[in-house]
Amino acid sequence: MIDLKLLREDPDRVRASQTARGDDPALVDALLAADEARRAAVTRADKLRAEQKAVSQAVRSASPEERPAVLEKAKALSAAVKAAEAEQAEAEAALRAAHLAIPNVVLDGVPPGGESDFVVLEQVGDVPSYDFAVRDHLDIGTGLGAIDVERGAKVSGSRFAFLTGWGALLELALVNLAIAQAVENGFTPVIAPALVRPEAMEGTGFLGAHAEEVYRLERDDLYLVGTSEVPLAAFHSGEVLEELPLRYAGFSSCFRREAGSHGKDTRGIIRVHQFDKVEMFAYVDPADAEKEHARLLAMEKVFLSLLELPFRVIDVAAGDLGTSAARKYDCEAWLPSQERWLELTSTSNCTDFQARRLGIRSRGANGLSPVATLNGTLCAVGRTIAVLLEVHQRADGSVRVPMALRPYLAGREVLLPQ
RNA sequence: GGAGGGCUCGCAUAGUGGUCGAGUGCGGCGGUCUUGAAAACCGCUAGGGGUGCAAGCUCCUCAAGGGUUCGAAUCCCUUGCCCUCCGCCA
Repeated sequence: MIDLKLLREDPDRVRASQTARGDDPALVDALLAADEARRAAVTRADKLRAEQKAVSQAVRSASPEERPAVLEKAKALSAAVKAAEAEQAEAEAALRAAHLAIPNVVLDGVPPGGESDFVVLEQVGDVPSYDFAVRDHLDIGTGLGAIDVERGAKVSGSRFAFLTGWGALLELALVNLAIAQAVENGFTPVIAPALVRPEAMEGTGFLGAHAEEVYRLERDDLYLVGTSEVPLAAFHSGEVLEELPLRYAGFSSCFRREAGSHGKDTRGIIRVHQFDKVEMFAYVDPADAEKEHARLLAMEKVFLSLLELPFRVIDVAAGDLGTSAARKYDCEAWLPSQERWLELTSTSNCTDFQARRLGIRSRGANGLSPVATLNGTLCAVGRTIAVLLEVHQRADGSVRVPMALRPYLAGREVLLPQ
């Protein structure tokens, strides 16, 4: 939720943000109107409540003769209060709806426009070339006995896969490497629940535009998380944080319905319904948010560099940001089989938007105020394995293990086909 | 799955229809005293909303939501969470 104070003081800034995102700036005026209507309703109801309280008190001290008259008046006021409160509730619900309709205000410098309007900030490493016909990760992975999509489909349906042998070991190695890096940098490792209650899902903003992406267990009214950002953000919901920053690295499975992506990335394990991920999450003072964002991005770059993967960093355009994000950087690694860049990690600065909704505050000079939250992928395991296999493949179908990963694979330097 | 018990101001508790947004203890903060510290003593110690330049005034919040009543922390209903016992599974 955006800051209503900012909205009142500088509605043009919010309108500009809407325009940059390709969203309707008229929603801003709808919100302003709803805000005013609510305040009017609150004032009316407050006045009546105050009067009612006074008359109710008077009932006690009234003499037997005046009592019936006072009681009469109290009853009338009681009814009036009830009506005013109903109006207030209505106005509050309308405000909430209008409030939720507006995504976070984008930061200065975010490129306006849609998915293709991103700006490339830098490229790390050269696009590799091969003196043999490259194979895609599924061919290589199948050859290594590392990936089994056929049985994945048999057991669970399309977009599911088994990681077997080296595939399973690679996952554990990647996760261990990521967690080790996170711990070294002061992040608290967390194993988070993958099932969460509606409030957690809602509070993190995933039931808005992303609602179709989310698995829901209707019988139990629980949701399967699409990223551990959800439990990590909800972790401190409703709390006053005495110490900032707080940094967590959550490891969990992630579930995505991939509704509307039929036919996209259907081969292999680039886009599946279930994968594991190590996700960074930080709670910081809003003044430090941009600095922290750079820090998370740096963590991602180090990790990809350790895997010896060439990648580029893009500044995602306003229209392609999530509801909660004010700015987002993606790291895209080179995918040799398709000769294109593929998003491997992503880090978002949600400023105080998410924290406001989740009620996460800290003590400042002028009382309590929402903190800033940021999230970033350290390692999305499935995709990372896919890219790793492709980039480090050799002509004979074997795969070179990057140096940093070897300690986590019992010193293994090369994975050989079976 | 069955049977009970609970949820109050950071923590522990008091409070069973009206001056209770709420007492006490602990903790925390500030002060007096002290060479310093401790002890003792004194004071302060929720959050949110409305209105106002401000001081202030005012409303809401005793797990959440509904209900009864002129009036609810207190009575009723629903939900959530926690705990105990039994059963079951690991």
